[in-house]
Amino acid sequence: MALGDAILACLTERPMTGYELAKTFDSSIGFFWKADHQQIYRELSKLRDRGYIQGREVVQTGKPNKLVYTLTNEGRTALRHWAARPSTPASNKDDLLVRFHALDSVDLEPVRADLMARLEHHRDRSERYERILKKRFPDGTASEAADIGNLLLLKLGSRHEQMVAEWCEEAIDALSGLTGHGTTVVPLEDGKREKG
Amino acid sequence: MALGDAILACLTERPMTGYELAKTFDSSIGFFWKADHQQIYRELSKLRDRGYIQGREVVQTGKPNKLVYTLTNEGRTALRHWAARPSTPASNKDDLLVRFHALDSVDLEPVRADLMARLEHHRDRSERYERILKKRFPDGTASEAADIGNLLLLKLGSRHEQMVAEWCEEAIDALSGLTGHGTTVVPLEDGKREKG
DNA sequence: CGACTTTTGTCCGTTACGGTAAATAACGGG
DNA sequence: CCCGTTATTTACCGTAACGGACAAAAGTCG
Repeated sequence: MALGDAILACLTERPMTGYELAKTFDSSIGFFWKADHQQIYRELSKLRDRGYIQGREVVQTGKPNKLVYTLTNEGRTALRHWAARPSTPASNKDDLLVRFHALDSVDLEPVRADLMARLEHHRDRSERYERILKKRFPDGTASEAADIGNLLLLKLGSRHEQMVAEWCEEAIDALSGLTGHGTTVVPLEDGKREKG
Repeated sequence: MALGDAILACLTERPMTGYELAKTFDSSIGFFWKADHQQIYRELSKLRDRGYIQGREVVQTGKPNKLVYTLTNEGRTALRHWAARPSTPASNKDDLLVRFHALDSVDLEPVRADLMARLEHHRDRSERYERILKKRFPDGTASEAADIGNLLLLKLGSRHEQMVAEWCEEAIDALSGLTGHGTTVVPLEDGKREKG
């Protein structure tokens, strides 16, 4: 259970509903952990079954009632125990990079298109990180533990995106150099026989 | 299927056995894609069933016979088709980073220990990348597609490890600043009740 | 009335991960 | 001679994760 722990970690900040968590996993913590709403609700059920979180129903008018989840002491303890175990380095697993490993066996256009999309994506993220950094830590320092954690996270994110964005530019350059001019025509010798 | 495609990508270089692939996934391509031998053998069966690869048994004396897998034309085509589809940006999913999101709710010692281990790990990798780079591309350039792909891969890997290693140092610094001196003692109020 | 949003779920199928184990056979150390 | 390691492939099993489709309930907006 790792997604579960990520959820627990989120709930240390404040009690949240599944819906809110799903939103959170789409932004802040979502920058380094993706999870859709089904996953989150499923995981919430499990966490509740284990007594790590507690749901409090909030009656709403105009909207369905919502379930605000709060960490229990057991949950806090579980999180601490989990956090005390050595972490696994986590592999990257990037489709795009696999393509580069077989660059001479794939068509270059899509790779290039992908790179352009990535470049934009990483630039975008980089800017978002920078914006948040400037807003939350104008002087680039923090003193409380929670803040320090987030500052470091933001710095890492920012640098990562920056670095990858630069790499994308370089890669695009290198690929264009491969063909000299805009469009490549890779001879599809066995392309005729299409695919079984 | 993504692991399958990673395997196909590996096999574009040369025919390999499952055992060799497992080794490969423990080094070169393994730098950005982890897979153990069970996964690989399972995936190889699937790929064979689909006709993407072809196994040739090599009788050995002294060792069990081995199955050398070769890409079929169908496999090549499948790889190319897969590579032509836009890639998914791939989320990082790092345990350690989750901890930083809840830094005030976890014990710092293990986090610090983790960081030290990571620092070593990333430095190690960084050096490995650099060594390979110097060896394979002494002048930092490449002309053939396959080489360019690997050059770019190595550059990305190297920079990534470098960057993360530096971040680890910074994080260790920041954490030590948190407590002023070597060892922190976080009061474990509910640690007594152990865990249900 | 119908479409859309908010909120909370369920069901189902696939992919992936990873531990344990086993068969087979040589080679090398104590 | 037993044991551990290397090389090689494979099976079984459980859990984690992913993600599409669907539903239900209550408001709002057009």
